[in-house]
Amino acid sequence: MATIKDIAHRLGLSASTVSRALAGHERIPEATRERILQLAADMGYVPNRAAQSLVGGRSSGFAGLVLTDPGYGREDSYLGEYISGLGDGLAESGIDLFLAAIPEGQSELSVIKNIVSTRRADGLILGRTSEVDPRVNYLMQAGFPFVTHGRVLSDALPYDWVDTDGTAAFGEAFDLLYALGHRRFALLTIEEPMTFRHHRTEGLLQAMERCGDPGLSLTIATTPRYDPARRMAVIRDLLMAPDRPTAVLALFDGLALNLLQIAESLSLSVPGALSVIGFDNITSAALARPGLTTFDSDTRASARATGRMLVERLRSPDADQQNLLIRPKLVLRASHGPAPG
Amino acid sequence: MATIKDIAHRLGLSASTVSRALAGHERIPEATRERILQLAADMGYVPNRAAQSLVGGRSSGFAGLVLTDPGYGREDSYLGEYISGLGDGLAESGIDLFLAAIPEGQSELSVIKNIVSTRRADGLILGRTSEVDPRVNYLMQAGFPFVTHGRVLSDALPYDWVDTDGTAAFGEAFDLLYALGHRRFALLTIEEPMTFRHHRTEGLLQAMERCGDPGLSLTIATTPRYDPARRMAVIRDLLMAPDRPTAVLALFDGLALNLLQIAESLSLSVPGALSVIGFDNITSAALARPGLTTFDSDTRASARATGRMLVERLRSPDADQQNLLIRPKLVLRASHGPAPG
DNA sequence: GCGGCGTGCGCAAACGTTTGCGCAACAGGA
DNA sequence: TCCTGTTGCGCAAACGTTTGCGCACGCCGC
Repeated sequence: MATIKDIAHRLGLSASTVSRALAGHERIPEATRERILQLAADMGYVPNRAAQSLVGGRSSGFAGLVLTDPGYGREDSYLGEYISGLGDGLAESGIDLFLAAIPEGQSELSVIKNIVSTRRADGLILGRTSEVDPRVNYLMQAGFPFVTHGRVLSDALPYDWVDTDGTAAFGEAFDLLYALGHRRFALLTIEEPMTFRHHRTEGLLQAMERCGDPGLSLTIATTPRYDPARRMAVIRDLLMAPDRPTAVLALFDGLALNLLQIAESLSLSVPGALSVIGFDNITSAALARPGLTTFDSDTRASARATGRMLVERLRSPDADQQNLLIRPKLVLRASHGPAPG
Repeated sequence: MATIKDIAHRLGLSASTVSRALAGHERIPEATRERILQLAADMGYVPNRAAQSLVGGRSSGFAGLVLTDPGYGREDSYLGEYISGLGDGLAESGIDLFLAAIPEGQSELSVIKNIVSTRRADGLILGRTSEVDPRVNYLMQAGFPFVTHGRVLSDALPYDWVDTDGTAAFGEAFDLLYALGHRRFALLTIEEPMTFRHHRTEGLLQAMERCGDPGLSLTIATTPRYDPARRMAVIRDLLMAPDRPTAVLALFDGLALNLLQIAESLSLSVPGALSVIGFDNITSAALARPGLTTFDSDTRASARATGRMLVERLRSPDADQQNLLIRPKLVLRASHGPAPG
């Protein structure tokens, strides 16, 4: 492997000059710079990251992604797509992606702290943001570059994020179902205070308020996270209630699919007796019977955007925050229809 | 961050001694070693990888995974599970996973060569092995540590791999279907010479030969990779042939699902007129109608094993090769049944 | 002719670790 | 007493890069 010294030697210069030329410093005349760049390219010079990293604790050349809980993305293609997208977004700038798993008995935050203090990565990507996220707080206070996919609730925090517009989506879903005659609504949601839960819920509530129809009703069914049996029980209760809703918005496709399953077991026709709309458009949504109407948030594209955003942040640490709110597209399938009766 | 020097200073020793003690060298008395280890733990010492990496080109602390073609794992949860599993297997030993995407216009092999020469990773993990795999040849000749998930065809090459036993599985599938009265078989396969194709095919052929029934027939339908339309056409031709098979083994679930879809469009009842068995047990397999009978290869577990195997290889570079052949479990669902007639 | 300034570049230290070489002290054998 | 070996440890170089400091030279203005 060619080093800076090799280049310097071949050109009769010193390593310092070569280093400065490559870094685009001033006080190096353009002509010299040209020669150096040319030779560097010819010799296939690629800087030794370890050395760079050693000198200033800078530039490991890695962006880090901490793999959260084991179950995350396991059921569908989410994680795979997300990672591919991130890889794309970063690769364009020669940054590699590094994944940290959480060892037994450690917390995600401790893993993050470790990465920050050892500088194993130049920047981090955070997924699954919750309304109040200690990771975001820590990283901001540490002044460590990061981008989140999803937001925290407080708009006051200036950091970079990419998110999908769940508010708009759930508003759109409501409007669609309302126009189809539905009046008794349910929201199938989760216990955890994830920010996306907040925004999607808000979207639905706001749309209902905008609508102003006094005949509207809304049931909120909250399912636990780690207990599939209880989750199913909650859904069953919802569907067997006397004032059963005719339209259900599920916080994400996994829930919607569960609901479809139970509806079938109860011989509840979808969309005849019940309309269901999900969110995410996971692979299985298309395969379900009936095909699930849902929102496509194009995981891959937003992951790519996230990667690129981090690249820009690393390039200019003091630039203003960047935020990108992606409007998901409604995918009309067969799980929604006119209200019964 | 505490450094070796800090420890040395506090103990009135030199950095050399501390380094040797931590590395478990001989000629450092046990008592001294104890003291050093103790203090290192107290101070929360963690070695600076960049420095380690710099000195000998050794130990970047990363295992590399090259993300192959963009479509890989996109349709299902495979990549996500695989990565989670790998992360687990590696995290136990404090090794992080580094993902390299393939930049536009570069080949996977060139990316690998780059990693090897820059030592960005200590070892590599290879997926999607083909019968003759240039990556394996290159890495063996370069003497670079790696583990493959899947094998190459030649048994003569001493390297570490984890694989699922497709031969046994397809034999088992045949036996099951034969016992159900099926005689006209088809194998739905792909053009690419992946090693798993070879083994699964062999499994079927061997089982047929073992069986020895002269009334057996086998059609092999080969589908192209990048052309969904032609893939569908091939499957359609298979199902519309006059001597249509009554039992189809699909090389993997994706193909089986395609087949299910076409069977439905042809009003061919599954499993009434046609039995189908897949391989992999992707999430969608359970959701398909009818539920797809398939083999579960526990991606996550084999990925974890792969990670651990690489860890051991890195620890003892000269140990004998390790190979692990995992027997996938048959998941009985509703896509198979007695032969018609 | 001199002071001052800008330009182009090199010297050397520093980052944290590993490792070959070697030194001092001591033990054991003859 | 001297020689030889062993034990316990330190010195210093090396890995490749960045960067503060400063030197030498030429030019300009006075």
